[in-house]
Amino acid sequence: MEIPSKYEPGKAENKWYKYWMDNGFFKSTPDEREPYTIVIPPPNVTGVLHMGHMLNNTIQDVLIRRARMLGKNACWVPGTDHASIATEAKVVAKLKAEGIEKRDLTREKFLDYAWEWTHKHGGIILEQLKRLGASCDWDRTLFTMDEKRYDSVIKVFVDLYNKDLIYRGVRMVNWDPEAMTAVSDEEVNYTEEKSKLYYVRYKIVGEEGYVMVATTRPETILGDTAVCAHPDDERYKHLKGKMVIVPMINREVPFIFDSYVDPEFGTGCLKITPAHDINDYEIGLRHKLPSIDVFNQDGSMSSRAGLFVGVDRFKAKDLAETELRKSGNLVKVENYNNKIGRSERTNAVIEPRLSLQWFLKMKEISKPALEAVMNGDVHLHPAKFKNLYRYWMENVHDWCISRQLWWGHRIPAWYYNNDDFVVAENITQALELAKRKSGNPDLSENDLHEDENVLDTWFSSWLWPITSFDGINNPNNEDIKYYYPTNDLITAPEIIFFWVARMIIAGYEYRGKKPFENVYFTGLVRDQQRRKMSKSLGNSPDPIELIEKYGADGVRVGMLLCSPAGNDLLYEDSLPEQGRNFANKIWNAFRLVKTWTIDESIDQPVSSEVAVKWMDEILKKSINEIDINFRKFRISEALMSTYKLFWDEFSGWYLEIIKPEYLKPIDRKTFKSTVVIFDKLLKVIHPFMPFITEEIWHLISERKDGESIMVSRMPEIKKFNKDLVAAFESGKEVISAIRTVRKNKEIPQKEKIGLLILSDIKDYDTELLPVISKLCNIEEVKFVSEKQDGSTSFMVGTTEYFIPLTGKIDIESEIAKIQEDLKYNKGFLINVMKKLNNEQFVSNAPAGVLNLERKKKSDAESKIKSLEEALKALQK
RNA sequence: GGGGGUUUAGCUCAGCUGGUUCAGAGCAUCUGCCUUACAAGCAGAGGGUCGGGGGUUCGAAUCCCUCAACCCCCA
Repeated sequence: MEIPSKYEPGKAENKWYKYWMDNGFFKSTPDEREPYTIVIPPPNVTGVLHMGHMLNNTIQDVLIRRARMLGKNACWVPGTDHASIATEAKVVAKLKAEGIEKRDLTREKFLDYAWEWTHKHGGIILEQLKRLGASCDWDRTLFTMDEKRYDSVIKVFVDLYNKDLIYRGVRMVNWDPEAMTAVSDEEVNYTEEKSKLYYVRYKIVGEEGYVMVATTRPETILGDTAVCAHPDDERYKHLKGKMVIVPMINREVPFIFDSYVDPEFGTGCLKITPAHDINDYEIGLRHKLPSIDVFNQDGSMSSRAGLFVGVDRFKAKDLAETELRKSGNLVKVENYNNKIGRSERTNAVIEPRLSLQWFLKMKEISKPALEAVMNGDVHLHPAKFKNLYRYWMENVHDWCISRQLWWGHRIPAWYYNNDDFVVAENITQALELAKRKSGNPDLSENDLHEDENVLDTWFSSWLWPITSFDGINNPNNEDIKYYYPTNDLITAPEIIFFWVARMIIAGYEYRGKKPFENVYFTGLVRDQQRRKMSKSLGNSPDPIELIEKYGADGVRVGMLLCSPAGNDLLYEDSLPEQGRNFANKIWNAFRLVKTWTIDESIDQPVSSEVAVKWMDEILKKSINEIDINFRKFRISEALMSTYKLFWDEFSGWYLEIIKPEYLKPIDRKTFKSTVVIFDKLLKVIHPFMPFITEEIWHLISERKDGESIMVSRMPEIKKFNKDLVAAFESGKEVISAIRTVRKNKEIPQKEKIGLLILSDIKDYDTELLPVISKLCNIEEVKFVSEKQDGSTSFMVGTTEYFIPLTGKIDIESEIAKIQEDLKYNKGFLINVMKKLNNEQFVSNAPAGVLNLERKKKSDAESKIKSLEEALKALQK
């Protein structure tokens, strides 16, 4: 049967993924083996697969497949995140497009729509991950809002409340007027934007004249409750104790002094709007100022503003400008750039707003988590993130955990009377509590009103490693005892605080143990201009199309080759192309081996025997390197070792040595060894390229139904023979040198040549000679005791080699070549001598270094000697 | 404004606690080859005063200081 010369990934991928699923190879249940566990960073339920997921999940799959082949009980738990604000925003937008406004819906009706959306889109990413080869235990697929996860979150909230770690308080929060919810500091992006600086005058009460204030937000003037200057500012000292009149609404407010004010900025005089600026709010607290909230939840002007009521805040800004101009209180307007915060989700300009929110006290609860990373209980890779982590944890703020949304875990607090409330897992328990607390046994469920808010999404995902095994509801179940703590977490550095730190905190709080051993931070996938890949820029390739074009194996290799831990990956098509080429290389090596026929009557050639011996050693050496790289999470380097092992050592050297002449049979011994070696290579490659390795593994030997490379054992780590590897390396150099001679002298490979070695045969390691002879088509190797005329020469190490070349010697170029060599070696010797003549060096350098220098010296001297002799002979 | 990181071949990166032939890899480039496993290939080659300056040391890409550029985080 003819095997195509190009590997076709498509068919193999579908076939083997189905085979793995049908045989249940991805499944894991607790047993006596050592567990190896990864929980997936749950992608947004509404998302689609992007390049970041591809990178992240490739790494997870490589680790999980490798662990499985190392004999561990590997369990990769998949799942999705409800992503409350992102999903709610999408559902709202979708309904809007259908002419339905969220505010016209009941909470229940809205949630029906949201669930419908979730069921429709929820599985997309996970299905796409299958195309990549992800070996998740799909039977364990989770959702942050499925029943068990939901209950866990509620339980934890109640528990933390009862431990007095959760409280309710008024805070300045980042308000997203579009989503009508508070968002966390981390969800606000600040960028420099063009705006205007308005210079507005405020009339001073009881005297002639005005003070001038510079502001970027004239619409908030309506909420002003003071005007403020720096206490040392001479310009304003006379205003102590005075009142000023707020323009437009003519409210009298005090003129105050606070050292927060920067006298250099604007006029050195600041209007204070405690309800709408975090700094003003703090000044307000210090000076006991009232705060007037002039905005509604949707960013329109509230009735408290007294003017422009119901008008959107941006419109109100224009109206305020007109109004101020009309009254002559607007002195001038300057163009001005300032940092504007926008919501990561809706891109709406964030409004600092006072509101009643739920908070988690972070200071005490986060201590074990800080400790764990600092003392190395939890390893961050690369370790440079430790600093960042420490900085954040040492300055940790209370976590605002409430969101004014419907999609999410509803805060389990029930209000009664006016502002009294109880926190409980359900309404029945809440009622009991409320009766007790109020002393009113007649309270009924109808008197209770459940909190309208939901919890921040991260308040469910911070429990993920625990809830993945139902460890909150059922803290002593077999799964949690077996799989927790998990081993490795693969994620992006941008969520080190949102997620990673909080999981560690929750881990210690709820299991008394870290949630994972290692955290590996991948980089961001960027395009060639270093721009982050995003839908809006349209600079991201479609992962599924890539898989179709280059094969899943090719894409996986492409993603990994260029992404050392923590470094950004600059994507270009040449990456998966390189991966595809590698797959093709493997395919063709297989094709070669497959065509051979065995002839029982031939003995194994000595060259093949040597090659097999060497290949065994180089395999062991690479397996060692790969293991070390994996331990250090240097996955791209582990792949590179694998790549070179297969491409250079196996295909470039080994196969070339053992390859019989065209259509000639091979001896059984060599063939058998080759199949064994190939088998080992496939296993080493498998975690990186699961599909092609499975395909070839089944084609290269008879396999029973239900067998698979993915559940086979990785070749063991063994010591390798350094001497043999080194000897082979110098053999390669000889071969390379002979090839160069052939090329320079234009001697075709088919033409046999001779090789003379200036050495006593007793002093020469002859083991590699059969290999050299085969690859270089050498007719005869002879040992000689003096330099040869009519030959070209080269040196490898300290041994000189000659190739007789009747009539092909160009004396001039030979001389030039030797002179160049001589020059190099003499210069080198001078450098070495400089060191050795330096008394300080000789007395201070360690013995090893010294001996090395001495060896360098003698080697260089002997080389120079023989080069000089050769030169003399030629110049005769 | 505060903190952190990065700066090594055209590109992306290795280079551990300073010391193996005056710095390595992959990709890209250039030169030969369609040599019956593979042109998605083979055989070769070129390319870096390790961001600049200063210092410590017998010896620095590696340690210290300083300047510069870029990136990230926090305010």
